[in-house]
Amino acid sequence: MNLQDIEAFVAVAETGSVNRAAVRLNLTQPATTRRIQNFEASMGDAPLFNRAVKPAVLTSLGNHVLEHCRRVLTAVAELEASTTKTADPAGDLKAGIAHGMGEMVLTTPLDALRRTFARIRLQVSSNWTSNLIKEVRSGALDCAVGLLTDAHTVPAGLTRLSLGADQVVIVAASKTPTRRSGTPWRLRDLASEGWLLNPPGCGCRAALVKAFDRLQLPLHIAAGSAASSGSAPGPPRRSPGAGNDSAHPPGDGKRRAYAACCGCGPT
DNA sequence: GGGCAGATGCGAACTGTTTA
DNA sequence: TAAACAGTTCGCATCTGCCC
Repeated sequence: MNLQDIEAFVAVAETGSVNRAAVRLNLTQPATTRRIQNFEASMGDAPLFNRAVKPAVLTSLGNHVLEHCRRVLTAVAELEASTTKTADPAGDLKAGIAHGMGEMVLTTPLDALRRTFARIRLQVSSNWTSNLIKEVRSGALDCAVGLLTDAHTVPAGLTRLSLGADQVVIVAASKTPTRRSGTPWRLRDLASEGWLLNPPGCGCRAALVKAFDRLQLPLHIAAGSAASSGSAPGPPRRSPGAGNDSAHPPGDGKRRAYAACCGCGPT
């Protein structure tokens, strides 16, 4: 019996899946399976999981052992903390960055983090914010920097820290009448426009719909931009034709508005 | 019957021990 | 001290069996 086997057992029990446990442990599924097998063998081949069902579930003995294992891991963590209390944080830090935030996060803040905590090994990946939240929840990531709108929810158990606010820029065709200098645009002014939005599920889209609903204004959707692979919406097209959907080809004289969004992902 | 999660076979890499 | 060997752990590829 060793600590790694115990960690694997607890990970499988807590995630309910060997695959998810493997992600949390930074191992492959076969390696995780073998750790569980080793652990069961060290317990005298005691059946800790009922494998007759899929996914496997803990047996009553497994539940009993799980409580002991958690106490063991807690004790080990306390022991480690007692010896490293005065030292800088060290080890692997798996961080996720929302699509579109790379330039903002991967330069100065990350350099500062590396300089401040030299013993931390950073592993950075990029994804949609909603997927990042899932990965943090599953343990695949330690933390993530994302774009959250009012339409996003952060699951219980996760800590949310606001780093700042960003503006969603609405781009309209040049033929849209201009406002007098200094007079701000209001959503009411754009209610008659046709909107080009990311597909349903996009956080910015949901927030816009919510804002229109609040004002009891109609939202005319001219077209939704094509999503990338999967259900996650892609960022706004930056091709020369961006903002021009097939329903209203360039130069047709019809006014249109465009809500830009990059990185928030499905809610 | 297909999809998916878990189990297994096999080889590679790493680590610890033994011996010259 | 260095080479040889054994044991351990891992990942890739593939198989098995459950669930929908």
